[in-house]
Amino acid sequence: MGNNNELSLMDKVISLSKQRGFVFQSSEIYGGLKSAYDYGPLGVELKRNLMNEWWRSMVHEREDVTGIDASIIMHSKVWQASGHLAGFSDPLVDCLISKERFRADKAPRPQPGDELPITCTDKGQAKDYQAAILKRFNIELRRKGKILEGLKAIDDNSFGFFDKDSDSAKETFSYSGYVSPTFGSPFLSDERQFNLMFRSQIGPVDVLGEITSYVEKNQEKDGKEIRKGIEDIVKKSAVYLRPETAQAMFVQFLNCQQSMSMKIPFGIAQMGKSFRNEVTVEHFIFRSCEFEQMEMEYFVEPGTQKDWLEYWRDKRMEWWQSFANNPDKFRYRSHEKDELAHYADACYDIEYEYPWGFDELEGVASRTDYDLKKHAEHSGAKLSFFDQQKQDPETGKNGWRYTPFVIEPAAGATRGLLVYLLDAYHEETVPDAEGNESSRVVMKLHPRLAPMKAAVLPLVKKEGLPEIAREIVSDFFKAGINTRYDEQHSIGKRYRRHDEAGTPYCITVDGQTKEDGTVTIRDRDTMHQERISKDQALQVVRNRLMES
RNA sequence: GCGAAAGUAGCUCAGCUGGUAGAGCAUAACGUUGCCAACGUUAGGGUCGUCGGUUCGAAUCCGAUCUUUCGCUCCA
Repeated sequence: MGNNNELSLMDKVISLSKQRGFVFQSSEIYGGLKSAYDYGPLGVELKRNLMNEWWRSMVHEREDVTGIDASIIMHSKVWQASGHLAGFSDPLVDCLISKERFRADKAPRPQPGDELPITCTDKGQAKDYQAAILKRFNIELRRKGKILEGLKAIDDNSFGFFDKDSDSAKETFSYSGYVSPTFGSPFLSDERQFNLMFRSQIGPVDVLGEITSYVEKNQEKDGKEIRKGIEDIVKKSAVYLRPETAQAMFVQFLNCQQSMSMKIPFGIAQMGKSFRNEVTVEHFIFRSCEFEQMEMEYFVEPGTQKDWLEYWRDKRMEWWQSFANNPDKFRYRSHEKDELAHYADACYDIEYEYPWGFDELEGVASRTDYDLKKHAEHSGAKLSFFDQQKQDPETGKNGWRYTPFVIEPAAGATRGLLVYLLDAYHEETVPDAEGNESSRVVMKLHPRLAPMKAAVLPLVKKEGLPEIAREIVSDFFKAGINTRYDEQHSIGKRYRRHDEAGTPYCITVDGQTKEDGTVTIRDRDTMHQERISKDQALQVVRNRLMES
């Protein structure tokens, strides 16, 4: 049962994470907090190294990408424009076919006997929806241009699928008496109160006081009215923690573009925490309410988005694989038409084969011009780009003003950390002091990701060896290389401990060091030792880190 | 959100049908050894997830609650 082994890999990684100090549960001494994790002494280093590598490859090594670090709390209008904040008191409904989300109380209500045509934006979309409905509900609607026909409302609670000119329904479905406003689709999810974002309040005034006096004064009103009144009070000071880092790049599009004189195509990158009240949290740090993202919005000329999507998909895939022991465990998967978000025209997920199967690690989405247009509309700002070199395709005149399309590689930093912990975990059989078989656990983290780059170990803690070792450590400290001095326990034990921590190089000071100034450097993965001059130790480690 | 299982030392776990907790590893000190999980001696560490109930007496039985894992559901 491969599955059993896979599950225990997860257990082993979780256990090692705690024992060695990669990941702890949040607030553990108080019983733990649901889905919140703390990154321990090694975890914080690993996470930072991973994120710094991302930043290096996305921002520092590119002329066409610039970075920002926006505040986690943003104006609530940002979330209105983006569609995240559709209204936290209004029941929302999703169209199962078009993914459109709307307010149930604003939806059109057909009369019994009315035809229920599904009106698409074009013929291609009609074909896609026709196929999606067939797949999901097993009925084939008749397509007439961009309209899908065959559905009729029976009463307020049900509708049916009718053959042409037939009065008896072939299939009946229950529904809530309304259809989606844009497409007219009756295939809808249940009504839900949506509050995926973490709401908080800005300003020191206690809103509860205002609410209390409002309720006292309005006791005769019914529940719905009171809720509305409370909402109005809350809304005045409500702010939301960002559910994704992306929106800041759209909101600061102009500032970034102008201050850095960026020309299309260019990107804005950001790393940081995001917060979502997830319905389900699962798989250790894979899905949690507080998580860390590494996102970049790459703005391109309309029409070129497909090429750029593929470019970034490949670029990002290459990056993930470059740090992995098992590059084969990564793959990408194109989103089906019916799983695309409403704003996207294409999307690839970069997936990793976790112990529970392939699952998302990064999404590379073609977000069209949806976000910039929405923010332009809501804010009144002119979120467009003027290219003097290009001709306007409509007028043929020189100079073209357009709203850029966006390609978004959005990676989960905390997911990446999990991926590399899983990828690094190895159990090996190696000979012990007597030449017998013994096992070792080694975290084969990429040297540039490893929390500690080197450990300096005196063979014994006397005869002047600790002093020499400490001199070497201090050279490493000055060079900014995270290094640890370690004299506890036998040398073999120290090697094994650093294997588990993923430290790539162990430098050992022994008796010979005093005679000829040489030390040994041990490679974590091969366990091979080489004798080098102690004065060169720093340079050797540096070179190996650069080459890795 | 629903269903199932679990929670005992830092970790992995034992503790049968109720009689106030143990092992291995880990940690600390000393001695000996000195290149791949050494040995000896000693020490520290647990109000058995939390709260409540039954009982002379609860890790053990009952209830609630929190957390974790798995499966379904959900996931802009």
